[in-house]
Amino acid sequence: MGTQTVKRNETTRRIKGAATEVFAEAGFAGARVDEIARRARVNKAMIYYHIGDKKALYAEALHDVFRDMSEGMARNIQESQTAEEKLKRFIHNLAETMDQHSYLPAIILRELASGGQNIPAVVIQDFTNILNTLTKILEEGVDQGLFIQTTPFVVHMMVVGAVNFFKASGPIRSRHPAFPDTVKKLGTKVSGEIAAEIEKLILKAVRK
Amino acid sequence: MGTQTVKRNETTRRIKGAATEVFAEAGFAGARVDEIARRARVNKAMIYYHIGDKKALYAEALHDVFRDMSEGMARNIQESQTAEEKLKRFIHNLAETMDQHSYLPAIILRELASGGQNIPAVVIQDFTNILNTLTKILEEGVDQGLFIQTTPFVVHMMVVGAVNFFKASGPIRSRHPAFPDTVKKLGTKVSGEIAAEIEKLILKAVRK
Amino acid sequence: MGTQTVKRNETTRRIKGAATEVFAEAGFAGARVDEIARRARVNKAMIYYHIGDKKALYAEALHDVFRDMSEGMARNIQESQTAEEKLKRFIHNLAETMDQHSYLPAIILRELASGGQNIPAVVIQDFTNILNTLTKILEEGVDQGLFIQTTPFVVHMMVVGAVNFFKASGPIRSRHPAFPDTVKKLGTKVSGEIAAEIEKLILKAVRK
Amino acid sequence: MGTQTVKRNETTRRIKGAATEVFAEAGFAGARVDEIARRARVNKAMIYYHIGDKKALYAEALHDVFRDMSEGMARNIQESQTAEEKLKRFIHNLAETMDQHSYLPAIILRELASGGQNIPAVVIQDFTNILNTLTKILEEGVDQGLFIQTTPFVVHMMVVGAVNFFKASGPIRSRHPAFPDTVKKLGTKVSGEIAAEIEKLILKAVRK
DNA sequence: AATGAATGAGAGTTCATTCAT
DNA sequence: GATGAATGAACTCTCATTCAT
Repeated sequence: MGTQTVKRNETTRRIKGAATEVFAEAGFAGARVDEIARRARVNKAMIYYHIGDKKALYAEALHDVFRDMSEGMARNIQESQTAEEKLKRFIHNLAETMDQHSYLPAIILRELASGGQNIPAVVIQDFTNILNTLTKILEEGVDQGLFIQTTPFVVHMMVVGAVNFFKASGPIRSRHPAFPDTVKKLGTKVSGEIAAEIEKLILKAVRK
Repeated sequence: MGTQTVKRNETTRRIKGAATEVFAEAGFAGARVDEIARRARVNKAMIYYHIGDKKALYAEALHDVFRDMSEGMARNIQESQTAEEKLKRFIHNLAETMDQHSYLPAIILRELASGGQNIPAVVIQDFTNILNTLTKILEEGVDQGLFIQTTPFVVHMMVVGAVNFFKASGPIRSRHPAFPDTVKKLGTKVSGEIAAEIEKLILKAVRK
Repeated sequence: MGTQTVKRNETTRRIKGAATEVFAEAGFAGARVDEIARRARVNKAMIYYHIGDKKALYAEALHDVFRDMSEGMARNIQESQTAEEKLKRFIHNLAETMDQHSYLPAIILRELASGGQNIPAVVIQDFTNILNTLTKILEEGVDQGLFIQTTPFVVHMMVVGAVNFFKASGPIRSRHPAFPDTVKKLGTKVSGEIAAEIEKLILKAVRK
Repeated sequence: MGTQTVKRNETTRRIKGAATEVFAEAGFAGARVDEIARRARVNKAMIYYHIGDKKALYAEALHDVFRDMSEGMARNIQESQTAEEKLKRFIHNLAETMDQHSYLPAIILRELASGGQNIPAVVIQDFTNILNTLTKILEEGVDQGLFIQTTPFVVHMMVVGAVNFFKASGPIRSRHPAFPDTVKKLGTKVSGEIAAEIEKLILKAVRK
């Protein structure tokens, strides 16, 4: 039975992994169940046996991914003391997450674009958790006399928007000659220099 | 013959309008040619007769949309003098464009998500034009001793990312109870207060 | 437009005809939409275009068939005077209908077997109409002092059961050597001698 | 080893029982092997191990059922003396069998409807045995000067048709409001009053 | 230009059957 | 004997595209 369970876990893991990839590349409607099965090296019927139909598969894959993200984020922030330090951590953690799971920006963008029609409630929770984390940091900063008064949600949009747009625009930037060299030189990694620049700008914007 | 041409124009206009709507709502793969024909009140075969296949239709619709956008942007910026004034204009113009053509954010997000596979080169040009506009404003500001040194592309991502994320997240925010009231009160319009907040933050970030 | 309509009618007619055949042979679950399309010499998608899904197709086919049956029955009975004459007509008309539409017994048997799960209400009406017709004949006979008191529904089951069982058992009888020659000689036609025998027995049973 | 055999018997018995149920409800094509396994509380692969594929399972189930039926019938008839008494026994025995094994009418109807494609030869034998039993009774009656000359097969169809139609139509009658109350009051049991009515009519029909 | 009908290539899903343990 | 997992061939239904009129 132990073996069975291992096998099952291994199979569902492969399925969800492949699903995440394909959904990120093609979106829900564009994704093909055949393609997911192919990449998971699994018979297509196994997807229905282990998980369910395409919608259920999408929900499962999203949930896995965003749970990881919000949990990692929360864990990371707690380690620092000052609001400024926390804000920096927030930005860098976000950037690193997106570099490590490079399919995430595409999924996020697509879900926003479709008005979140396919997002399970549980994933929305993950989003608001992240938003709340940032909001608290900013309020803390205000209380400590370090930050100016802002609309936290707008700051959130700036940070998250910048990171995701940067990541998601990578392929276009590198493929199209129309983009200037200064842009091309930036590469596709967001953690590191880009995150540092975002950090610099955001901190300058909110600091008293 | 004049009548014919008028009729033709009217028909293609209706088709492209409907296509823009449907593509914005459902994405390329999710859009149905039948649905586009229905909304355009046109026989499905007419789409193929006047415009071509689904891909061609998508390209046409995108082109119309982004040409308008970049033209409007360019026209607007030139009117102001100082770099700071121009930067404000840039932000507000972008916000207004997105409010007026509310399908744009969804399309932009989706195209980014798919690595711009369907974007015609001409549209990429429109994008880089906008980027260049902002870059020049920022350089101008530096030259005039008003702005600090920044990576213009990152500033661009912050502005464009914030505006588009704000707009695109509207439906999710208003639908889901998980979002706090302070967020819900922001509404779905980006021009006006939201744009003012973005302007405030961006200017504070880049100002010397 | 006249031509279009003719074409449409012709196509839907062929589809329903083929559907009736295939459903009669294989039942709802056993019928294949591909097979129906093949026999109707029609592209499979046309079935969905003109009529709808498999269930809708089944309902349509059944309705066509049973409406014809009950209408023909009612029309035929009215022409005769005495209860005895009407009862004879009833039996013979039933027999002839089943000979002319030889797929009917199979469909009736199958629907009974499945508890009428797929029968549209409208078809049930057709059934009760026929039952009422027979009931009235028997009551009339009692009133006129010609028939004994009976349970009309049981008489109905005997007549309808006999005719349908005879017809439906035709293929088995002629295929299997185990049936005695006296049975094989009866053939597969129910109108004619078989109906006459049923008539003889039923009349002897109910006559005073 | 004895235990093994008992276990085996128990398992195959459960499988066949479940199969009979499911085939009666849904027919061959509509029946799901998964469902049969579920109802038999048995792993699906066990069905293949113990019995064979779906067709073999169907044949086995049918055979069990009809062997019981024909054996019980034969046993019962022999006990009586006069042709009239035997004919009564025949009818009542048939009715009781159908009440006790209420899945039988559905199976019989379906097999007739499909032209007996799945009936094993051995089951056909059972059928003809029953038919021969009735035929002999009727001939005996003629020889003894009690019955008129009839076509025994037609009498057979009347009896068997009436009983099976009555039983099989039970669910439809009780479910649909279109049936008159006099019909609804008859209930779903065929042995007892309904059988008595059939007996009365058949005897009146064949008696000299 | 316009229309309704037609086509064919998939897409998602189900299911009988088999395998490995 | 028994189990959960796996397989592959259908099957229903959809959709972009084209045809005939």
